[in-house]
Amino acid sequence: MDANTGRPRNVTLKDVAALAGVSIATASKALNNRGYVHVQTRARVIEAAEKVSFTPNSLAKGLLAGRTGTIGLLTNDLEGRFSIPVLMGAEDASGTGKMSVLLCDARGDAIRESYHLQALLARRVDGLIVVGSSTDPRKSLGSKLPVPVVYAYGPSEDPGDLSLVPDNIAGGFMAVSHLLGLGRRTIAHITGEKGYLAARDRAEGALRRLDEAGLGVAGGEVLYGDWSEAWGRSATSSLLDREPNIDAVFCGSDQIARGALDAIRDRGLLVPDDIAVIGFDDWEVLTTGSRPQLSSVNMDLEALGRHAARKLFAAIEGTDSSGVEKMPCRLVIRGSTVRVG
Amino acid sequence: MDANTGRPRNVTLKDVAALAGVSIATASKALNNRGYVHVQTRARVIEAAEKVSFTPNSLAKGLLAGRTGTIGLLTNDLEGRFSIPVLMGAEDASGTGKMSVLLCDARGDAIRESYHLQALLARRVDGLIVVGSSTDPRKSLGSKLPVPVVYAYGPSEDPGDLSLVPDNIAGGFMAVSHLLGLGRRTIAHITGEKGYLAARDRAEGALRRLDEAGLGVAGGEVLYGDWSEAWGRSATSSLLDREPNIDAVFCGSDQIARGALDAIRDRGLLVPDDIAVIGFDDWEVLTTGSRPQLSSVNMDLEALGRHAARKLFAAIEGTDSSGVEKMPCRLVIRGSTVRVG
DNA sequence: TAGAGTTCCGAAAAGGTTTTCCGATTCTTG
DNA sequence: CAAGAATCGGAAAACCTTTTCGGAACTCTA
Repeated sequence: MDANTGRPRNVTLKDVAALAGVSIATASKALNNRGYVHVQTRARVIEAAEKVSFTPNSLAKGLLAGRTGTIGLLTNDLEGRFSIPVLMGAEDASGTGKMSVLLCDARGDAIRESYHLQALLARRVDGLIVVGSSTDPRKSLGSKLPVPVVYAYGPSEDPGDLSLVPDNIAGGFMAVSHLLGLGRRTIAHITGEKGYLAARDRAEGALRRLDEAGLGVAGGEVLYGDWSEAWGRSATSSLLDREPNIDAVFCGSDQIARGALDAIRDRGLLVPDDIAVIGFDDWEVLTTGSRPQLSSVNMDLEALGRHAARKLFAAIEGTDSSGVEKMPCRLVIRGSTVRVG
Repeated sequence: MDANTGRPRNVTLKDVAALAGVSIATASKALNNRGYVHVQTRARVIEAAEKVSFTPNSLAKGLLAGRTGTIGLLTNDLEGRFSIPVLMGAEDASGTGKMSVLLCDARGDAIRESYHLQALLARRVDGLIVVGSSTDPRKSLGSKLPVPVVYAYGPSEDPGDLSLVPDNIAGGFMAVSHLLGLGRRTIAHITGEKGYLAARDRAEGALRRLDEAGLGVAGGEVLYGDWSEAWGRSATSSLLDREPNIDAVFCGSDQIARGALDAIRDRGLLVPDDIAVIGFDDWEVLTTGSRPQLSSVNMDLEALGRHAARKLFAAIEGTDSSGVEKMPCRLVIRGSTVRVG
């Protein structure tokens, strides 16, 4: 018990050793099953350790081993849409409590990012995962860092770094494949800002699949706008004015898809009977609340996070890789493309 | 450069000292502005440190100082709805890079939580913030921990702990006040599961305010259900069947409110002209996408997080407090209660 | 019984930093 | 010029753990 704070003092190996009547070295060996230590002595030490609930100081261990069992997660993704699944995946990949994660949000500010980076390196993290806020390539942290880095979601500009990104092209391809499989032939694509690589990639995949089917995109072109429900509504509405025979809409995000559903409903048309709608992101709060529930493309960020963590651990062990790896998306089918019940 | 990994070795104070031609002690003093060291010597040391981009090893520092500059954030809140704002607030309160946060998600599993707790204590965090997934009280981590703990969002069962929770009663009160201020008199309340304290508290605040105005809740009772859009739709729909003269609906969550907006729209009624709707949570993706945009009560979790961090830092410094502190909510007015130009 | 082999335990170093203490130099003053 | 004060730099301890190395005690064999 510490006199100043009234809180119990952290117990050290020395305390355990004293209680068990052995030296510090013996206590350490007893607890770690290392070297020769008499079975009775070991039992005595373990009992003593449990009695005072000894927890070895990771700092000291890390200092000695040159490994801290800590990784840094550096993100720019304010609301945590992307970082949290990645964090979860990383935690899964290592086993609970084995590896700890220091989470820093740079909030899109380079200065703040470099401060955080500094702090993480000072804490001697074993490695870093950098999560982007979009799939557009970002500046590399550089190759002269003392620890390995994996870029997740948003890739690094430097091909010498290892980046894991969702395969948006395949995602768009997959969404349109699904619609074609349902017999739809007049398929429009409404998506977000053209400045986003994610938007362009999803469109590319969609167009490629349409092309394979000998079709063009309904409405004559991909409709770029912003990532909002309002855009989804207005784009869908004016699209239906121009092309009343549309039978499917692939939306670049679930928000846009929600807007599309609303606009279609306003016309008195039925989803999916008259028009099938599919979104992108599979953001649960949006997809399961709508009428009907929204089919969507899930980027499986948790799997991406797991993979990122595994790659990072491998790099920490010495076998690092580089280049951009595209991770597959997953189709989640709900009532907006296939009538249920 | 480390021969094994090809990555630069971490540079230590010894390297700096050698480069500057001084002892380790002098180098330390020079860099920390401590003790007597000649101005030229200091300059030489600083130059050397910059040249090799020296970063002091936080582990060593922490080991010595008994302070790591790290806090643990222990959460059960899967999607990070609540933890992320709290994390941001905590980061704000300490200044970027000064304090680092170890984030652990126990996913509602007590075993996992205790593992994480163990790991955090082993890493010698200076303090802990525990974020609940609901405002229902949770088991205390106990008072015999070697570090201070602050409970955020979900309070501890033990009044000896310090808990910071959003003031849901005041939030409900505030929402109804707003509606009354708009001249509405027939106000219904549709909310989530009665098992949630948050739902009961918001209802209590609403009823209290109605009572002050000499009114009862429209429909005769608070409508408990679940936190979904579907419930919002069905509850609103049947409510309008029974009580067609409703002029406002206070919803216990933004999802429920979205459902209410849809149901009202389906009837051909106008929001806010015929019926005003206000939600709770101010979840941006839901409030700004709707037609019209949704007024809501914001729990200001970032402020709560800042406050939690400040309280934690105070406790670390030795002045800890206890009890449950209720943090005020904030009204965010949008088009669903007040028609905008 | 001597020697060899086993089994057990402890002293000490290492990891990187800060801080205290002390010796050494320079400067001031009588 | 000598004594004292002021200024500077370095040695060493401390934080806590793991690991290596060597010493001590014991058992077994010849």
